[in-house]
Amino acid sequence: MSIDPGAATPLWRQLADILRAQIESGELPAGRIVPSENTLSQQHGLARGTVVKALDALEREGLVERIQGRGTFVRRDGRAGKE
Amino acid sequence: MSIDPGAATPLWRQLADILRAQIESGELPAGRIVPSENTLSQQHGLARGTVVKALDALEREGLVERIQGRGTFVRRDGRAGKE
DNA sequence: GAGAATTTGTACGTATGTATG
DNA sequence: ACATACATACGTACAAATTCT
Repeated sequence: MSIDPGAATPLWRQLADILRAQIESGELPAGRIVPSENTLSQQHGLARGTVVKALDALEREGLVERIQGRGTFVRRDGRAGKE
Repeated sequence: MSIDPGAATPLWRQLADILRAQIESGELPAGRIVPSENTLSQQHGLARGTVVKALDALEREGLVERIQGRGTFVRRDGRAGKE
């Protein structure tokens, strides 16, 4: 799975989808994760702002939790927030 | 009500709070509204990105609806989305 | 405790694309 | 064709919180 700049889907959503898939598949286990924003931006060739937007989306979905100074973590059941 | 750059509250949240208050007070009636992103950014002395973040927050709260090419509108009951 | 390094948070500015009127 | 308005994406800078040395 990788980013396709030519696709109709926005880049930030493509990244969010990739990370969501990795979480749901267990590749990114509950507890902690998601390489830092800088790492993600380098790995996928995206601006940091774009990475942030993807992570914000995942946080709103309740999949991850972002903590300033620490990092971004996968929530334990993958849906702790709501719904 | 105006923006205070020195406050602890982020600028985008201050703007969102101002707009929310205007909506709930009826100053911004249901139907249509919110001066354009450009207008808001000039009126409050904020970057457009900051205005967008405020409007995104209000949209997530279900207070407004943003339509590309048209504008940002106040939702009818002020809480149509969720909860 | 001091200081550096890391990581997320906020804010700015700019450019281009897409949709509407 | 043109103007307006939101959408996406880039790059930069500094602040704030945490962790490590």
